Amino acid sequence: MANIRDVAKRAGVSITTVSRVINNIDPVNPETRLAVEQAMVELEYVPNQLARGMRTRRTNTIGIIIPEFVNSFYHELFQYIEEEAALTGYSLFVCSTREHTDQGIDQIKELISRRIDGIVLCTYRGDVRMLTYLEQVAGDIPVIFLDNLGRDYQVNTIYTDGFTAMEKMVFHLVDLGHTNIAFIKGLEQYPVANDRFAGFKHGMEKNSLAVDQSYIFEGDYSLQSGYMASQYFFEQCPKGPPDAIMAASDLMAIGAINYLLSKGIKIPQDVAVTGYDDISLARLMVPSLTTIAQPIRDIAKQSMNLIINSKEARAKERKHLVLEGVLKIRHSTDPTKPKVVELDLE
Amino acid sequence: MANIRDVAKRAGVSITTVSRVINNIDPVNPETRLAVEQAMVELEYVPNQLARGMRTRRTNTIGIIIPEFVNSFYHELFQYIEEEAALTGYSLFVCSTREHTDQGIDQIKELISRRIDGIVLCTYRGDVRMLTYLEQVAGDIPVIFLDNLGRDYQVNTIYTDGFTAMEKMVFHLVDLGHTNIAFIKGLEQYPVANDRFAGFKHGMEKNSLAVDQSYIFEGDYSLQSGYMASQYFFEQCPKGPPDAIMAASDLMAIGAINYLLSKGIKIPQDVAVTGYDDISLARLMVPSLTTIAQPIRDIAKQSMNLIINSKEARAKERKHLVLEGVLKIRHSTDPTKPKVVELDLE
DNA sequence: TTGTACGCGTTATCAG
DNA sequence: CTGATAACGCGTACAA
Repeated sequence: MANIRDVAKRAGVSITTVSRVINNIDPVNPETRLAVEQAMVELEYVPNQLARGMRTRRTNTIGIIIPEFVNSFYHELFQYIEEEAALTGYSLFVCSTREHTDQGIDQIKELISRRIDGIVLCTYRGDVRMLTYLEQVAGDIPVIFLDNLGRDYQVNTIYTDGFTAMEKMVFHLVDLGHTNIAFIKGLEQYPVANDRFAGFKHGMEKNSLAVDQSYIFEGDYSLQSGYMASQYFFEQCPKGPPDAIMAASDLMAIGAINYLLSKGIKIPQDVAVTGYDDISLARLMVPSLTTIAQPIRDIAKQSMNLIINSKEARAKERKHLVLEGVLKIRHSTDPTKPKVVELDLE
Repeated sequence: MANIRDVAKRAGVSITTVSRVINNIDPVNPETRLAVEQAMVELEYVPNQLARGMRTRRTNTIGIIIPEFVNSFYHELFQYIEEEAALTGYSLFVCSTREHTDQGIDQIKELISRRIDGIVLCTYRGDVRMLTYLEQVAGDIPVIFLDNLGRDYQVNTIYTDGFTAMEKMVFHLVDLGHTNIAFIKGLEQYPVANDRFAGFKHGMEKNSLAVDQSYIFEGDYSLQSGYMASQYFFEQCPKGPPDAIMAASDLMAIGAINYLLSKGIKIPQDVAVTGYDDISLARLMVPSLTTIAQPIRDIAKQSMNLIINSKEARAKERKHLVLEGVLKIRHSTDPTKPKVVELDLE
């Protein structure tokens, strides 16, 4: 594979000149430039980013840590980040998080060893040791958490305000006349789950509605747990079936809907169902799912901004961005909305 | 950030010794080793992979090109590859494919500039210019296509035999007594789509069943097109409704099911439905979906093998692996199977 | 068992 | 406008 020296030789110039052409930073004689460019084409020259990274201490690479979840929200988030990164000239280096906590730390070391320019953590399931390690790393490299992970880590954070969003959702359901609202929450150990649950409770209070324990089901963000939740609500719940079910994630809402459809229970006539995340399936399924859209485009954009700025401004202070979720009203709560969302809609 | 020299100084040895400890290649005095290791911990030393890659011409990195599809099959494939790569000490460098064909080529150049050790292309939608470029690149770096992309490119290929799988599926349906079998195929421009369709036709022939044009619908692998297909079969098809629908992808099958459920049509009593891919949703939805499982674990494993072997053996010959799909019989064709697949099943 | 010295491919600095 | 040269951090002959 040709290197800069080969190009220089072929173009009859010094490597410095070639470098200048590549980075077009200093003025170069047009003719010289042309000769260099031609040489590069002829030799199929591709600059070596390793060498470049050594010199410049920048690799134009973001390390991203994603969970191996079935929940496609994380895949979609990942895609947006990749896209946004590409727009600003960055590429992604990926680590999936694995079972063992030691591995989490190894993953981060792996990223550091590649001298990535920033780390983005996409998960609500942070192991404390790993998070603490990331906090320490944040002294050298910009680190961003894309979820509420509990206590105030000294890193940048960006996430959607689940509390307010869920409150909004309660109001939406109450507007439609629902009063017996059940909630499928996530595991209590996860702050994101609690935010959403707290928002639900607060929304209920504001509407003078009681929160009945028998209308609360703890799921684990999986489709199955959503199924089991609505099965519980409809078959075992002492209060009898609710007239609306709010789930803390789309996946659980879809699981709940699967149960309802299998029993011939009508949505939203018999029971309204809502989700959270607005994964693409929410828009594509039948009935279309009312949910809270996380502003993933924004999350992705702001992540990149944060990384670029922390690099350039050497800004030591951490930013904490809380973005607003958007209520998407669809057929699963509002029968006047199309049962199937059209292709080019939105 | 500490470098190898700092570690050497602190441990009172030469950098060579430190290097030896890191790579534990040559014998090192146990005491010396201990001192070095301690120094590494104290300085929080993390080896610089850029420098290492320059010297060794290996980066332990695989470049992966994935499409920005909604189809979660590709996400799952991606996860398995990541996992398999991690097991063999590799990490993933990601590029999403974008609209413009020039960008496809730029993506590959980007990967080359990072001096990745291999390229894995995960898409059925290869633009010819990009594929041709990859073919050329394959002279220097192992390249693997994970789909049937048409003509015989001089690269490694691994994919599932859609022809035989679909044939198998026809036999399964015929065994259950179905004779009016409709097929939702993919766009004709894609070889993968044609393999599956051809397998369907061949299976029908073998069973002396006519392939009626009005029972063929061309979709685009999207959920929506599956929905439209079954709508067509049940509302407009001149032959009247089929008693089984085979889709060339799970996503289309799920779309078809969405329509059927919304109309109260019973699956599989009124109509059986089958998919292809075995995305996780196929197992999690209600009714559970009969489908062809692509052996993604194998695909991922073999991909890594191929890359490692081409590297080491300098093997110039290309391998073409065709793996077998596995028929997963579930409730959408066989009512004796559980409607909901249990958590720990499989 | 350990150390010295060179080179991997690039950019930054300085001198022309 | 151009060129020579010193880093960047590491691995590895070769020498000791």
